[in-house]
Amino acid sequence: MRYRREDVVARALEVLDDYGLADLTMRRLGTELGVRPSALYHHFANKQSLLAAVADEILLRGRHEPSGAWDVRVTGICTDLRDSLLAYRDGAEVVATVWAFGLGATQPHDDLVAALNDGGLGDLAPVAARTLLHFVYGHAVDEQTHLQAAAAGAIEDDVRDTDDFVTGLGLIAAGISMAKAVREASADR
Amino acid sequence: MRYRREDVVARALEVLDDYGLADLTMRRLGTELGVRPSALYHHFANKQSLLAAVADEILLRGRHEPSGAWDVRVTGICTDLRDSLLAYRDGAEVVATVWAFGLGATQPHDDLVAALNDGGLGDLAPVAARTLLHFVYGHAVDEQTHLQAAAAGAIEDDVRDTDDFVTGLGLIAAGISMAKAVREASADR
DNA sequence: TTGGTCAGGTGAACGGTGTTCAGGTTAAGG
DNA sequence: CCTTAACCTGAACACCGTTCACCTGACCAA
Repeated sequence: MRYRREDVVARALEVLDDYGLADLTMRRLGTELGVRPSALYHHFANKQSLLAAVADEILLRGRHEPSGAWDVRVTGICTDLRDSLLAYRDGAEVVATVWAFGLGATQPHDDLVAALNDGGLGDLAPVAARTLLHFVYGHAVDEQTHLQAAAAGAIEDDVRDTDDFVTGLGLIAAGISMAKAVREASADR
Repeated sequence: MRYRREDVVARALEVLDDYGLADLTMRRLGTELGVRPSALYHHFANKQSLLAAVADEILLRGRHEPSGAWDVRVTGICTDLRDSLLAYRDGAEVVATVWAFGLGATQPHDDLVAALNDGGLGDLAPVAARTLLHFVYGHAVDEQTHLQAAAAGAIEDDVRDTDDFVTGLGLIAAGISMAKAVREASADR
């Protein structure tokens, strides 16, 4: 059995979801494919590249084309992103890391900047986009960490996190619309 | 030469600042102290505990007692926290990880919740505190990552990041004060 | 049909990692 | 002085990512 790049990514995603990021090792993935670890280096230069491809695949599978007014689009992108991250075990950690290292996972950022530009945020758009991303990634990583800690031990309320996400996102959204108002008031002058 | 727990933490902080988190290994730290790696396990149960102590030390060294009105206190805690994280190489990554895993670094969170409670945020205080922390940690990690990438290669503008931090923080602060206003309006009814 | 090409895979090694554990050593206190 | 407890050694264990010379089999042009 010979594999292509996309086959390896798909299998890596299964290993990630079944055993977690800590167990997504080149040896483990190789074993899962019935192949020596060194064979994986014919498809990816290193493990980071593999993870970058995994992150992009996670985002691709959960992607919804943004639509609607700019502000509902902004919150829509964020909630869809959160859903994508939570769809796979340790998905948030993987995507956040890849994005932080600048190796991929640029789609959410680009979508947010586009929506914010349509909203007339101007040069505030990049800052606002990154602020939103920091929140979504941070919250999702937290949620997934505690969710995994709860899997072995105490039972946590799972609904609380969704409420927290919505209100936290609302907080930032309110700040953005206020900044937009200030910006337009000074432009009228 | 025999060491105490705090000696090991202090030396670990030096190793971190001089060589980065990736090179802060039990063997490296042991060598630096003139001691076998196994000796470190008489002071810490595992590496995570060591890192937790390092994170707390970073926060302790940069700590300013919060004072003033609740809103200036909130932004003050955040900017002081950022300064603490940036004071040591990879400091943001270390503290953020320790906090995410719930192993320590709780001081900033506690201070923020206290300040927000004084501001009358009520049950919104915890959500707002975590939202602020996600931003500060995310931004600081980003900044430190790019700063280290710039150290080997292209020259980046360093002032940009501080401006970004201030405006991003202002965005969230605006959202919080708006939420407070809404909250008080509905309480008057 | 033949022969060459090359993506994909092998097997073994290299230098690292965190961690454990039985036993030795040293400083401090009654 | 002697005991006790804290500290440390030395060696091992089971992993990790990565490299490299070599093999193999499918495909395609002549």
